[in-house]
Amino acid sequence: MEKKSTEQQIKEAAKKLFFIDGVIHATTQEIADAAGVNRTLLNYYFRSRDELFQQVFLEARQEIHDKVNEIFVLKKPFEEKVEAFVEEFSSMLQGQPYAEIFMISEINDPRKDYPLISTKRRGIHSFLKEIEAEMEKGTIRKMEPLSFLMNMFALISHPFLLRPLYHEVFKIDPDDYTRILERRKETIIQLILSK
Amino acid sequence: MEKKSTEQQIKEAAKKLFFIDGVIHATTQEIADAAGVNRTLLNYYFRSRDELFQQVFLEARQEIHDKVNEIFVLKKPFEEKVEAFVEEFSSMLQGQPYAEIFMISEINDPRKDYPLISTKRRGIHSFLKEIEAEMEKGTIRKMEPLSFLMNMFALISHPFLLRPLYHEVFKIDPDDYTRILERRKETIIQLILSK
DNA sequence: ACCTTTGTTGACAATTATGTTTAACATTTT
DNA sequence: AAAATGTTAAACATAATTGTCAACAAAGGT
Repeated sequence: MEKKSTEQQIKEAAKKLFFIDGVIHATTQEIADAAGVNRTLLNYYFRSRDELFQQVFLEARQEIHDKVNEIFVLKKPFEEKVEAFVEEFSSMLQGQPYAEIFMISEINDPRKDYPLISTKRRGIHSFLKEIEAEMEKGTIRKMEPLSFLMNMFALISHPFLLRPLYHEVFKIDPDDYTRILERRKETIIQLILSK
Repeated sequence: MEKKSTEQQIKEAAKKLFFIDGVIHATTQEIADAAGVNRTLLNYYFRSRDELFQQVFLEARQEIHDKVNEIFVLKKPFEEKVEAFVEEFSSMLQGQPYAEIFMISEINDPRKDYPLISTKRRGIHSFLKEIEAEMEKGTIRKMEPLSFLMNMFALISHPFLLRPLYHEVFKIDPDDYTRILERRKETIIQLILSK
């Protein structure tokens, strides 16, 4: 096994804290401890806490972007793409339940200012075209194509955002919640693809 | 017009900062300034910053809870309740675009621990029964009733959570976004009520 | 072996935010 | 009028956090 560079070690520790453990506002000390390194190294490799956050954020956004792109670009029928998306995005959030919350927290923080996305968005745009085509064909309900896209993201991510609230209000324990979300995937697919 | 108590003044300033201006992590000084009072008063009325946050959070949760309850308890046909909900929740988020983000941020903050909700949840639970009944009648798609509820919240709130991202990725300016969300309301209703 | 670059550490400085205290003053209540 | 309550400014203590620096260690090249 190759020894990871300290820089990677730090970034991965940060990601684990943010995305998995839910410590969205981790201090540099917490991150250093999680990475098992001296806190000074965070400043050595990333100049500031903000830059570390930014790098993690940008990489995460790129990752999800690539993943989505990859799915939408496949030579598969429309329905299968939708299914693949629901499956992939769900499992991503099961593995990193706080990823979405971290992103939401960052992009809405008025104290931060992230650079505009520059990567090619071919995948998403061609998928939007596909959506339009399917609507024309009448295989799915007509609506603003962007809304269709929003629906997919919304329906999947929502339960992860308000999980503690649902636990509390409906007295659902974590295992049951997981089971509900498992069944929910199929529900979402049917709803999304409904006419 | 009656002059509001200082305590109210502070709380309202805090709510405006959190829910409308999006300063989710406002400092006590920022809140005091916004309220036009000395910072010491925050400690005078609420012992600590945490307590102020907690009060605001609990009141906001209660408010949305009451609002939802009120709608679900109406003697109206099922469809109209759904429509009323979409309308009300949407306009709430249009007026307070960061309310949901604040709630998500708070309930998922491992450093905070909010007391369990104690209020009666008759409205929601009776609505869940109604959902089941409608599914039995076949007027709406069959699924876990909780999922039906989640869908309503998810579809409405999502565009407010990722607004900056949509602005950026699809180059939509704020006015267009508002128009899209306006049309989206009807789309959501149709989707929710679809068989 | 020697020198240079790179990596790592502990101590320190600077900043920022919160909460407390006190004294003075204003307003309201009794 | 007296007492209780509300409000402010100032100073302070404290705690938490971030960033910097100089010294030291390790690694790599010549």
